[in-house]
Amino acid sequence: MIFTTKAEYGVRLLVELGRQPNESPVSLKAIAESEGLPLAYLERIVALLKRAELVESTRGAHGGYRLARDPENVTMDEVVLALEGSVAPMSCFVDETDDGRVLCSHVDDGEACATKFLWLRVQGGVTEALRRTTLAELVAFSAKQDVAQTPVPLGSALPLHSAA
Amino acid sequence: MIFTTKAEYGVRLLVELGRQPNESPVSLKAIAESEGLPLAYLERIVALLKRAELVESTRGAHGGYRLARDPENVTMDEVVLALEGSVAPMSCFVDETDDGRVLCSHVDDGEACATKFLWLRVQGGVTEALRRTTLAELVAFSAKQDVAQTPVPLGSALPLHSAA
DNA sequence: GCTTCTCCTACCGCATTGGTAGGATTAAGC
DNA sequence: GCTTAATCCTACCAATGCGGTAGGAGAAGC
Repeated sequence: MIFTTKAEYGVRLLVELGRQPNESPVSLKAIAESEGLPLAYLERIVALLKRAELVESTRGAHGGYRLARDPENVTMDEVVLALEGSVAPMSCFVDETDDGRVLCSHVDDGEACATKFLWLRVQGGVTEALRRTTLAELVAFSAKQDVAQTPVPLGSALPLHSAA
Repeated sequence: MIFTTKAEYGVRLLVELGRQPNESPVSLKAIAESEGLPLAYLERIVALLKRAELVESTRGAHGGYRLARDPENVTMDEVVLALEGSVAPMSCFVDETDDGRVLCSHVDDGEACATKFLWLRVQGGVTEALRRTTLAELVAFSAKQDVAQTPVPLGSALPLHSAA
């Protein structure tokens, strides 16, 4: 069981936005270069964050993205939900009812299977871990990493994945 | 983020074995028919459980599988670990070191990323939820479901997925 | 020796993931 | 008003992994 890179890249993007001191928007290109991520792919990811009203955008030259809220009020469960579409440990959980609640297909035939009992517990553990982690916490963590090493101001490209 | 059917089917198989009153082994065919699962696929799944010494097998006619331990002493974290190979929320966690510990690839380049901090928390939530759930608990749960409806002795085929 | 099992390995269709390409729209700066 | 820099949008594509199948070889009861 695994999250996709959407969650990874999306969270990194939000952390990068949270590290910006002022209110001026940051272009995706700057973030892509700073994190070493493909720009075109990031565009699709940030669209998910915008649809969930986690970021705001301004178009045109000198445009970009900024956080829509204070990082303290952004919990990771809504972030991951926006990025991955669902936080479900089993595929049958994804089939949702109309109001968005998860629904195990096994319930349909009147059979409350023991595995559903287990996956619900797992799902609870995941969402709880996500909910008690705020974006502000991650931003502070990454800032701490910076002073331990060298500060990395935006603009100086430091690829993470693709070795230079 | 999602578990595969290996975990689903494997846990169901163990629950079915745990429901057996006596010590005589149960054939995979009986379980496959009872749960409505493909036999050939179950064979590969039960091999994982046997390799992890969670089940024992006797070959030949009237052979089959039985639990290697008491259900009280079987926790779901080792079950899922045996079935899925790892309990990792992010793909970079799967690359293991030689002693089996998870290792985020970002650590290699001296960068302790904020996302790793998050995924470790998620992983902790998952493994904790799995560890505090025993097979005995799931067996008891499924038994309770039975008295609420009609008891389903093994042998009477009741397909779950493929509607008859 | 037939049948009923476990066991092993190779194969295959399909969906999803991660990523690319190309362009349309918007706005700032000159 | 033109250029430029940025968001937006959609179609496309290769690779991977998942769920499942096929076909058999060995083991043990009857």
